[in-house]
Amino acid sequence: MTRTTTEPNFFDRVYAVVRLIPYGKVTSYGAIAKYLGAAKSARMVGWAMNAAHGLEDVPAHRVVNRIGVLTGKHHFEGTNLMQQLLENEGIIVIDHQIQNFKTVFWDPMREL
DNA sequence: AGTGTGACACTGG
DNA sequence: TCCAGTGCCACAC
Repeated sequence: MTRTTTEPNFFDRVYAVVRLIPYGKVTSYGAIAKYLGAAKSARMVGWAMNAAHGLEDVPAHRVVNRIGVLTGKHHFEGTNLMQQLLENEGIIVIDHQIQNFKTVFWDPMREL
């Protein structure tokens, strides 16, 4: 890997993990960041999602913060689009807050 | 080359 | 227990 400066290796890793999120499950930015070895860069994961926002293979709606709040829903097209997608997968979301978050939480570190 | 920013996470009061 | 402030790394300008 020549690791060219214009090659978002880190972002690509994020997309890979998000893409692995099973149906009806969600994860947190910190979990992904930690899995990538940069737990302190959880914010960077969010930024990566910002770029992934235009990619269909990256279900960003399955990624929320550690408390299970759809913080990034504001970045989606609609206002309740993210919530609709999650509810469509069987995840209950009330007021941007995922119910039974721990139940639907998918830890890449544990699963992978 | 340096500065600013960001969809978070953690600690302290 | 809850609220607020700080730290952090990587990308974009």
